[in-house]
Amino acid sequence: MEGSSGVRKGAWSQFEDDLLRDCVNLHGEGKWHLVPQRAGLNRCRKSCRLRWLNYLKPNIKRGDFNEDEVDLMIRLHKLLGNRWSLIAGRLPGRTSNDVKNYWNAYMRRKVHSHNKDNKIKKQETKSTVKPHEVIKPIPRVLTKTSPWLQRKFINSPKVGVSEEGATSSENWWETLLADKEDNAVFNNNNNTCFFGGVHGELNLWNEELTSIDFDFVTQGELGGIVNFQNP
DNA sequence: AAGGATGCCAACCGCCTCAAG
DNA sequence: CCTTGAGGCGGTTGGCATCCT
Repeated sequence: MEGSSGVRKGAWSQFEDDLLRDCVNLHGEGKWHLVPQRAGLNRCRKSCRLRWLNYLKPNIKRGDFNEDEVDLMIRLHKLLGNRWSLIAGRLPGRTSNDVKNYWNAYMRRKVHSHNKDNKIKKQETKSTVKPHEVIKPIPRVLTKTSPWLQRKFINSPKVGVSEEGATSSENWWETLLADKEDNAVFNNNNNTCFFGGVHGELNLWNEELTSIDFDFVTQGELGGIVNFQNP
């Protein structure tokens, strides 16, 4: 099976897997454009990268998602939307493809069962169903004097541990979404939202965002305006 | 038992971002 | 600044397995 450009497509053979694994073990991840040549594979760079990330990479977890993983996935999806790579990043051993596939299957099942339920409910009473609300990261502008920027965590790249030590990297997910609704103040006029802290300071999704890897934040997910690097 | 329907998963495609020249 | 190419992402598809009628 070959594409128009002469590169092989379709399912990977055991032999190809071995070649790719050896190549990555030898040269490391990255430089995917060199991988087909190095490994002696008649595959495009993207295909090699995908095969490695989704299948060959060590520590990839196979099999069903457990209850905790599903719960976390649902919470993260509510927070992030279809940002599969970000969600997968918080599910050790799971790939974005896994998460995406699982979610699609999960949603199909949900819709299916929902339709079933609806048929039954319709016979009983008229029900109003709220569509699933996805909370997406919202761009915001922070001034230099913003209290949020004054906080200590600005200088620490890993912010799983807050000043008060209330949120650790181990249990950050336990509080995910726990109090956002309570403290959220949305401003629909300029697409900003803030979250009030205990002492009245701007806590800006304290539990959630400070728990999510900061490279996520600095990559512009919150507007790309905030620079967390030291000058 | 047969064949159509459905589910699942690996892989592909097209687009976007970013850095280098 | 513009162009180009690599890396990365999310959406979609194809094919195999399983289930259902």
